[in-house]
Amino acid sequence: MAPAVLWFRRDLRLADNLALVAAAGGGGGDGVVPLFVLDPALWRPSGEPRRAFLAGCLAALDEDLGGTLLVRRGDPAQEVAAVARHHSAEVVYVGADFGPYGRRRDEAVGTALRADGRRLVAAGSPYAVDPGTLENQAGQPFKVFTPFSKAWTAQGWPEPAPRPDVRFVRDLKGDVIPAAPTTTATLPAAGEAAGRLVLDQFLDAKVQGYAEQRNRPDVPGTSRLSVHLKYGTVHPRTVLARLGSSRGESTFRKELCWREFYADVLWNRPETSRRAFNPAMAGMQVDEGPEADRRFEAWAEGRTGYPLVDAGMRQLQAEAWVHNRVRMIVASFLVKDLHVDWGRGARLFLDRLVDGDLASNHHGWQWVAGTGTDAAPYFRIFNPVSQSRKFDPKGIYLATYLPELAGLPPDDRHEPWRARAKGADLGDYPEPIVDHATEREEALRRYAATRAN
DNA sequence: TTTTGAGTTGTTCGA
DNA sequence: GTCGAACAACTCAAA
Repeated sequence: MAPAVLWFRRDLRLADNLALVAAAGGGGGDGVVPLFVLDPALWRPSGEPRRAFLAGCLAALDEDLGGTLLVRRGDPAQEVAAVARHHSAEVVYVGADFGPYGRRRDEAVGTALRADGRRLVAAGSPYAVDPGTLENQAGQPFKVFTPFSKAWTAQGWPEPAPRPDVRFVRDLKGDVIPAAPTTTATLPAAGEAAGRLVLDQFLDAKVQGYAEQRNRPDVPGTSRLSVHLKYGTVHPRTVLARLGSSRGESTFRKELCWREFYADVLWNRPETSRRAFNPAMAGMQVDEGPEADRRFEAWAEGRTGYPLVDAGMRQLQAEAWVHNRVRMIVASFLVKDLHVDWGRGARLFLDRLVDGDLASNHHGWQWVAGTGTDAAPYFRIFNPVSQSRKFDPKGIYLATYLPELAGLPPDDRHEPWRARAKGADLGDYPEPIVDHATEREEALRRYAATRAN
């Protein structure tokens, strides 16, 4: 008998891993060959935080596998086929990938394997309910979150799968596990054990207050699980099995459902990673050219003169992560105050975030921009000052990321231009690059013009 | 087929 | 300071 190959992608764990369970059952009696392929199409000179986290996950996985993880660098179709051929493995097991690139890649790998008389078998996915599974009574994909969430809950999901007892084998020489690229951001600990710890801490200390605390960037009230869900060091099934029915737990379950909703939307409409989900909104007037570029740069560097926006963008640089509410606020500012196309902001987020996920990121941006599913009403425009006062009342988050403002009395941090007018020294902290009230009116005008067409 | 109810996350204004 | 209404109309989902 021949061993089975288990090709890891974004499921870098051994617990609750359906592809591993399937590999153990199919040929795994003769061992499982754990493989990871460094795909040059994904391992590019950008997205340093994500690559650094991935490198950490691979090192941790290799350790959990007793040093047997086989890493190969190259085209997945060639590398996977070569490894399967070497081991005479009939089947290569994977967790399904539902992203636009992953679909094409897996198609090519499956073709290469079949040409060799072998098969690519998908078992499980990064989701509790696979994208493309749920449809409304008309047989169509859902376009609105709430009906989707009802169907999602009704569909249910299996209990977490126990880790099977298999022998991992490796006799091929591979490439070394890549070193983490240098990044100035302080990143979370990588790997399955780190993910389990984050989940334990969330359930022990934070989930009961989650419904209220999750909106507060000044307190650690969110789960911090996004990066682990992205790389599969924690599976949502594992999380869902541990959630009860309290208010905080129900609120968090809904957030997990949003992740699955957006994955489903992207599966059904893969072109929406580049284009508006709602074509009627694609014609919105956006600013381009040197002045728009300067404003985009100021936004990206955290130098807009609006403290909550700048604090968010500097948190992005410092930690490769931003609190969810602040993500909405900085996104709203770029799209509605600076009138820049949502795609530019979405791409920058994906490049800089350690938890950057195409479906959640781009559809979150589309929601803010009003081009997506359940689009925000056009008149819903975040006021960066009132959001700051409401969700960071003592200016603690502002002071953490904006040292120029840390010396101000807490209340003055929300509107530093007032403190400066009174003579306070803010160093080189900029004046607001635009006037929010003016740009809000401009955004409303553009939405009205789009609707009229 | 037609109808009905509903739709993540907000802001402003005026009483 | 607090509260409710207005902001517009459209699409989706389901009965």
